[in-house]
Amino acid sequence: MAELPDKKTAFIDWYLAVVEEADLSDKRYGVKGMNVWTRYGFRARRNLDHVMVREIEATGSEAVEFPALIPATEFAKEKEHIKGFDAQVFWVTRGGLTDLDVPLVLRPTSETAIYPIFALWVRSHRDLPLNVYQIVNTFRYETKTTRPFVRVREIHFFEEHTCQVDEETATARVRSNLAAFRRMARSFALPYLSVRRPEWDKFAGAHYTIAFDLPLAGARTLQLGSVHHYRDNFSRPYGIRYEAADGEERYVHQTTFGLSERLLGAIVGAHGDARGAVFPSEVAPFEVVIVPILSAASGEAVARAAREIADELRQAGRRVRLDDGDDRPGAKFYRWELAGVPLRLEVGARELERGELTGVDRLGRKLPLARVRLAEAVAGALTAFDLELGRRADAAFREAVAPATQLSELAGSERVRLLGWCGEEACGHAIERAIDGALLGTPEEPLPFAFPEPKACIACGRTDGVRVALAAQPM
RNA sequence: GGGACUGUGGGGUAGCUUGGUCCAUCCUUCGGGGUUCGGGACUCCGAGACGCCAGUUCAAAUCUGGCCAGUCCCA
Repeated sequence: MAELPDKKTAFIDWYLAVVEEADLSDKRYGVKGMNVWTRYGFRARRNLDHVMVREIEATGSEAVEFPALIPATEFAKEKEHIKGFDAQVFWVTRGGLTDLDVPLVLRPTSETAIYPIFALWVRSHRDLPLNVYQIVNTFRYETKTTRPFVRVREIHFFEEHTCQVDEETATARVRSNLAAFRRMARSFALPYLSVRRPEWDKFAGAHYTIAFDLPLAGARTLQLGSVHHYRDNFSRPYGIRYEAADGEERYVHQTTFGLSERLLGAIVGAHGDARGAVFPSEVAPFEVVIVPILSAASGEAVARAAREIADELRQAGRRVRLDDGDDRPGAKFYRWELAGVPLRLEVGARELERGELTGVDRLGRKLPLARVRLAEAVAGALTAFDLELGRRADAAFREAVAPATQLSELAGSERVRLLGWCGEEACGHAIERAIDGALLGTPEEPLPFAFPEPKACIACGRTDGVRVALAAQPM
């Protein structure tokens, strides 16, 4: 098997090779940006979804599912929203042989599908808060180059939509979402920046947008998801009103929280190395792979022991793959490292003799695991693996962000830049031109490391009203 | 939206300029047999491709046009 391209100098090539060779996605389907979920990739996706569902439901949100097609008339009700999405929607204009009177939009996101129904569901303050989410496919007509998981036309999308009694309560919901994402990100071992987007880059129709950005490869960042406060921007056109306790009719304030399969791309991109993917155990399609080391003399006993061990671990709830194929052990090691399995257990004559298995985690750390009470030892090894994976990702994260005080430092920057910004749009665009990227915005949550407080706007030099901002090249 | 380029077995490629020497090269992959098995085994046998449609021509992977798919640059 060929060597992978170098992650540092040829990140995209490396990423595509890992996705392909680890068999996470099959991109040979004949429509741009619409890829096939393979068996292996689907397992990872399901585990990812499981974490999202667990954390959002812990906050009281409930699952729903709305239709994929939206009447053009509903889609057009919120002016900013349609302006933002018009150029990237797929249209259904014909049914059978008949042109439709009202064309249908294939949802690029579901506000306009959900809100007419919210207007029916919400009548009293007793109906609030309304917190629901769905995990569905959404469609966007991407014209740029598509990449598996990262930029696709059919998106595996998690979206929470909520209605709150007022702006303040909606703000609290935003904070709750930020906390939920923090917990999810811990499961994925992903460090990130949570950033309030500048006015010109907020979600179409939002009052404000907070996005999660992951530094990847040089100055490039990947947006992992976003939380939006809509105020009553949508509830007014869609008529989502309630009667308050005092008898007055009021419009709800709304929030949304969106995530996607892009998280899978982020996990591959952030944790992967020269040998391939590295999955945190909660996302890993298989947490453990067992490789029997056979020989003419002990083959039978070893094969039996390997099967017993696999059964035992499965009964303990672990996702286990027993690789009893005909390849030699070395070939299996390479394949499962490429596939990102967190822990490999080697079982051979030596192990049976000692009553101790050879464990090697995906970070290359070797650890002996006693055969008795193996499930406990494996659980411990996986926990230690996740911690170390997180530590390494955190270290890379700190390395990826650096302050800048001169516009000239931004050109060709190999880091995400922390800088001073006066808040003026003109200065924001000057910064974007300088870094050939975007002003991500201002940190919404404290950054996890110390940095010198900027004294002046990097673009105009003004010293009053200066805030910290981040600039990068979003992928 | 504008421009440039590309399309050869499952993956990566040679061949294309100058049509014939190509029932298409090499690596990998896949199926079967045997010997193996503690970091990508060896060996024998076998399988698999010129994106699609039309045109030019005695002859097309190679030239022309359209379509489809993809890549890059610019807006």
